[in-house]
Amino acid sequence: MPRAVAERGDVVPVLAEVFRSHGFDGASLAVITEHTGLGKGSLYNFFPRGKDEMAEAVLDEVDAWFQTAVYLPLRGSEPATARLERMFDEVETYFRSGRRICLFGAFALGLERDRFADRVRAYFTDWVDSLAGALADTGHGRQSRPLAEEVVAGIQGALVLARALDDPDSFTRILTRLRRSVGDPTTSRA
Amino acid sequence: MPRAVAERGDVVPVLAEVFRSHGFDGASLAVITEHTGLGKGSLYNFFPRGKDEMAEAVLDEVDAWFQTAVYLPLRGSEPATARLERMFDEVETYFRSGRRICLFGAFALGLERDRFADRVRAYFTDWVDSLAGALADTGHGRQSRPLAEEVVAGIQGALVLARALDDPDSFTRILTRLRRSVGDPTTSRA
DNA sequence: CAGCACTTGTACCTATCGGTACAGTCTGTA
DNA sequence: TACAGACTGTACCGATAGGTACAAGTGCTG
Repeated sequence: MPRAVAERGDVVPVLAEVFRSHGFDGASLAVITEHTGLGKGSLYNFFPRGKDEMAEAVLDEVDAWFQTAVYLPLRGSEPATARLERMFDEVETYFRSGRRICLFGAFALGLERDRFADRVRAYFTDWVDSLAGALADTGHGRQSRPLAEEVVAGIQGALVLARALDDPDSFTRILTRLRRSVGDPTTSRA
Repeated sequence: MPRAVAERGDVVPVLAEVFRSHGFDGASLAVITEHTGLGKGSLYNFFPRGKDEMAEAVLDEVDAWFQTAVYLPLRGSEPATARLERMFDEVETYFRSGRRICLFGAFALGLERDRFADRVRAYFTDWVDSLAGALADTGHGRQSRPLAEEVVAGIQGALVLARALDDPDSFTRILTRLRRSVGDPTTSRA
């Protein structure tokens, strides 16, 4: 049997796109085989526990990306306003200006939530926590945490709306407004 | 065969809860039969086109509810601020303070979007449109439409977050902030 | 009470699901 | 070059999916 070029690490991003476009249930092994070019043999060699393990690997990779590209910088030592700007920039790029879905968000709404509840919760708590810290540094005081919740929810909702309306621009518009809402603490009502 | 008590109209709300708790794919006919008490014979008698028709009936009913309880009042003749308050009240009640999912939002993120794209888009455009109108009446001017988008997205995102964190209170907190953000046009930056 | 349209449970269909078994094949190491 | 272990395609498994067919039953109308 000819050996496939891919390693396990190379497969995970492909799996991510498959889960994004087909959902967890919709991503049958046939579909996964087709998109990855790997047969069941290879897939179960890389992911012995099957689809669950594939999804876990995908979520772990996405989470790791957000940790390094978003959460860690949010807690960094740069000026707080720059950290916030950076978060919005990274988020806008990652979600392809609204053309790409957040797997954690999708899993939260679907019944996959039960299966991956810990990972889903961790992803969002980390986001809210790190963002709240940066907001506190810009002087939002007691409003930092609720404002962080509002912003994270706003981003997730913007993804829902952009996809529902099939209008990626609405994602960008909403993100622009969210940027401004964290910019000036004096407009953050108590 | 004993005749079941239910009529088609009585089944739709049950179907809605089944789709909410199991998703569209996850709601197998076995599950539907179990929750509705109706066998395949009855189900296909009421919904000849099967699951697709069931989902359409559910979406239509939810949409109709929002039309009468939310969108129509938003366009009404009451004072604009009262109309906005009413929207938030109805939304908070309908979504059980974050314990209940928005089927349209869930369908938008899942691949059910493709199948029900028209209904999903209509639901959100109606919401944004009617809300933008009310916001214009409270003096938000050119910011009415983008603000309406932000609010609708905020509500949807709040549902995602509440479910992800398994914390319905976060939904209520975010809604409270959104209420305030539409209250005072002077804080709506241009 | 006869007839009829509407309901309903059951049996059955094919397709596909996730997963397993395993015999082959390749490649790094000695 | 020989062996070990990682890799891969294929055949196969039981379970279940959505959907169809239909006979049996029900209650309204005349």
